[in-house]
Amino acid sequence: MERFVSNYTKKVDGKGRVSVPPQFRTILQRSGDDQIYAQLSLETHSVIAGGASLLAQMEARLEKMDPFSPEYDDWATHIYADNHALKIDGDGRIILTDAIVEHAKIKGEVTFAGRGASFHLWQPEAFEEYMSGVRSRIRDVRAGGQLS
Amino acid sequence: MERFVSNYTKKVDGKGRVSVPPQFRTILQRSGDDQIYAQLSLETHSVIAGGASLLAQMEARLEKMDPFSPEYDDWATHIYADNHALKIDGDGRIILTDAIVEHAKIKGEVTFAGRGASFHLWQPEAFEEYMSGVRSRIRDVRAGGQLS
DNA sequence: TATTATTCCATGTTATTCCATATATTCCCA
DNA sequence: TGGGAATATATGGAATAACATGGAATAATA
Repeated sequence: MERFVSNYTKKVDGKGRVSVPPQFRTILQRSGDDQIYAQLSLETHSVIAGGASLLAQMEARLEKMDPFSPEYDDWATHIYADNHALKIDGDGRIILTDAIVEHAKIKGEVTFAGRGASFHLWQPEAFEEYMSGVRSRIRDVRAGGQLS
Repeated sequence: MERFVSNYTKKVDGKGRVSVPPQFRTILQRSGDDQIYAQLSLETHSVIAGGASLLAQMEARLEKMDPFSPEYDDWATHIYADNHALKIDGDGRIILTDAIVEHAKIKGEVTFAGRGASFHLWQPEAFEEYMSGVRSRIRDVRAGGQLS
């Protein structure tokens, strides 16, 4: 399975349109996706996005829960109601919904950040801040060790 | 498995193009790689590079972690978002991304340094400095011992 | 019919591929 | 073992293709 790698920053026009990085677009096309499922993150001001397989993955998690528990209800609601399906148009663009723009505080530019089976959408500066946090936390844990 | 050995310094042209040392290119070709995965190092101003097996190796490490832990999130983010896939063109060249050039402070030349299953990219002088540090640290530890 | 959304198109820009030449390396044979 | 030819590599530039981006036209909706 192809993975979403690297990060790309794109402009958002007045209508909320953004062109999906061609590297990501190609992966989506090859897996037969003509739309992106975008879910508001509960941890950060970012959006978790991917093709149909991402939604399937979240549904698989739902399956493991007791369908009569309140946790199931919450999770199911979050999975579906906090999820925005963004159609990829003929020019390879998507239109960000108001909910996404607000949640991620997007204004003029968005960063698409690879995350393997999915990718995340960030306001560029927020992404940079998040990345420096990630990097320093990893450095702290592996103090001294070399990666390869 | 073939290993990346020795170090080679190559010119970077105005478009950020560098030709991959043929010794390394051959190894990549033989393992079926038509692109290089290049990850920003957290320890130094260098870039860790290799073929698909390098990424697989990092993913294997990810697999062993608890997928719902914050450590997993950090590691996965670093592995994928800090990773740049560089396609090898018909002339055996790659194009360095801005992120790589900035991180490694590359300017006109890059050094490809073998590291066994992977290789590292350095700004030539930074590589030399790093190497003398490496050599003297080893000398200090093994004071007196001969290599072979 | 007014408003909003979607599709279509035009164009400048960027990226990629292709090509040409100079240089280096290898191989072969005298 | 020393040419010398054939092959491979490095490197810059040109040609081509892909992409980004804004706006207009069309369709859908209220």
